[in-house]
Amino acid sequence: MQVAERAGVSLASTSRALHGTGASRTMVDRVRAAAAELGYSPDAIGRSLRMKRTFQVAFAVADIGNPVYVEMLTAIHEVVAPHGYRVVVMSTGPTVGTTVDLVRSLGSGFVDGLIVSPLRTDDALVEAIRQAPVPVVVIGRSLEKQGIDSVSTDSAAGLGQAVAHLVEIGRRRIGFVNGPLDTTPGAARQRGFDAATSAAAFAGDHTETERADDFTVAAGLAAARRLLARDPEAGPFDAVVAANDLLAIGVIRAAGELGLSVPRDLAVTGMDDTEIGRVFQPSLTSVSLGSADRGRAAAQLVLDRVGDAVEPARQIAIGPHLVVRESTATQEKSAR
Amino acid sequence: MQVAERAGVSLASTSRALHGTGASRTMVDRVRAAAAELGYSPDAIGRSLRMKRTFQVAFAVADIGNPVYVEMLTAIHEVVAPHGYRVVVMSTGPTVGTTVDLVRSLGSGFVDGLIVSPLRTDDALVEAIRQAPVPVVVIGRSLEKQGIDSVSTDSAAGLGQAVAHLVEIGRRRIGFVNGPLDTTPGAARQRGFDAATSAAAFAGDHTETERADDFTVAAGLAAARRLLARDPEAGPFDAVVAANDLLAIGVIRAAGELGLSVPRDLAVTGMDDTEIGRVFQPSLTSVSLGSADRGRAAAQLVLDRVGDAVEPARQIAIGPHLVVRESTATQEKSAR
DNA sequence: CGGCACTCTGGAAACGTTTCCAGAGAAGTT
DNA sequence: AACTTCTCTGGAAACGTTTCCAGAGTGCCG
Repeated sequence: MQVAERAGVSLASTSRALHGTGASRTMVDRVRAAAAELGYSPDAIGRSLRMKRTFQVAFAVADIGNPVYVEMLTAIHEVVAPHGYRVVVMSTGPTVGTTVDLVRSLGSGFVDGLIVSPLRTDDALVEAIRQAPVPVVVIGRSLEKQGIDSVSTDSAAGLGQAVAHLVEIGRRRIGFVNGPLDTTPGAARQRGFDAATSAAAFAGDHTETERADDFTVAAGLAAARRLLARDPEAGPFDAVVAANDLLAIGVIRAAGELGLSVPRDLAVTGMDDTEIGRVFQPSLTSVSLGSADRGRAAAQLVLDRVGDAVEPARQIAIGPHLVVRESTATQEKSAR
Repeated sequence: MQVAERAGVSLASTSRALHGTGASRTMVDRVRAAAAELGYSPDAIGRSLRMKRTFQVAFAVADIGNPVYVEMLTAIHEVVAPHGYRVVVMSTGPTVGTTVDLVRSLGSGFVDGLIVSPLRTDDALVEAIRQAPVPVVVIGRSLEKQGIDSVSTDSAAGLGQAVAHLVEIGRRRIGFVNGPLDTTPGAARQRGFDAATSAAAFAGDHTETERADDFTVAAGLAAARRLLARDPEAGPFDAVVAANDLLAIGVIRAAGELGLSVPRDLAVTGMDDTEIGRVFQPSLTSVSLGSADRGRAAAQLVLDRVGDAVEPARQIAIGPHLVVRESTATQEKSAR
């Protein structure tokens, strides 16, 4: 700031002039001129120290390469940037332990809030989040009882929609390729599949689940090979529900290897409604979980919190909805 | 820090003890114990103010949704995180003007360095970067003459590799779907295509270029429709080079609409070697520009600079290399 | 014309670190 | 035993801002 004393006024006045609060016209003009002349812009660190605000929020996920998280990141950035906030990208690491470390590190106050989407959650993490010195919003499962702000989606219900759709187009022998069961999404989607296929209204003949090692195309391919090789007595599978668009693509590739046509011989559904699924051939029927919407909602929640602490923890639920595309088209049309 | 005076020692000693520099064992133990008891972790802002280091680097691109940039981001994070650095994601905005603003905003010192990959560059931007108060590394074209650290790749040569490959597998009528010419990559790739197809060694019959509005699948689809509709007298195109994997996917979709089989009727190459191209059906022959490598190199460059200013500007070039996959396979094998 | 309210300005403190400096004590050397 | 060297500690300054507080000047009202 000493530089801006070129205007011949005090630091206090300089600060006021640059913020336009309680300074005279002439003062403002003078300081602005001096600042422009020197190409001065106020130091973010000094400002943060004084204001106890970093104007930064962190977004932490296990794998930033996953398109779902990229969509969230984009949405978060869009929401907070106009408020002068920056986004810091962090990695939760693979285990829940490193996630806890991350939350604890918030104590050093390098961000004003955190949006985190943990693959796995345990009591220690919940406790750490509750103790956190800055607002934390969890994207994933609802943590209402724990008193933590969260943005969730009913992916179990979403899976139900996929199953219902397949039944509706006449598929009866439905396989399920899920990811690891010890993850939050894996567990929820298994619940959804089991519920949908054991419901009284379920009109399918046969169902079976195969578990992929993670939520990638390669794992989906391997799992689908195993699943399709099983070939139940009731007859070959005529549909596969995948827990994820990437897994679904793996399934389609496995079908190709066996000479099966999608969707004629095998209808396939994904989940997350990602760009990659939209442009794939055949384009993927997928359950949208509103990734961008969830990102936006979480960002808004964090912003509200740093503004001032509204008392009760808030929950926002984004409804899943099915988007039908070529991979479950009833008559094979332009789907090559 | 006053909290850690619970140990009954001075601030100075506390700081030393926590950093393990020049403090006695007993002092260290005592302070560590007190710190652990209070769950204290040093304030990042105070520390930054004093040390004139934020331990943050920014990564700025036009569109963080682009898989290439995601790969770079991941690589950058991997390199800098072990050094205690955080990554701030920023948007350059669509125009070169907003990019200049971004670079200027570095004056407020919220970050120790910037990695930027601008779609377009002009003199004002070069000048702003040269004046920047913190190290800036440009990913894109080489800025050696301008005295700016940069990580580049010879995408023109990469395009040449794609053309050479197509000629080698016997394709003679080659179309080119490029993105906007006023972007750095668009211009370079056009140069590459023109050079490759006008070279004495070029054995093709006919070439033609169609320009997409941007580097997306939708734009590639539209451009490919136009291109393939042109159908030169020499005979229909038997290969298309796309400036980008996303454009290439658009081309394949357009081919599908016309009932053309890829690669039998039409061989297609992309560029960037993205995940989406790898898992697509048919998997995409693509020129890798080493996105992750470029990210890593840029991160290392920035880290070196903040360490201490090595004098001359440095240039790192990552060689392009072709990865052949199904979309140009000579005999249609397992390609579905 | 005196007092009061109001607007504007400058001084100073505070935010939480790190590091320079000096001093105290211990240990080693002649 | 005296001096030097070394290790360790505490005081204090500095980083750059914002904001509280008090004071100065001006205008308005009685």
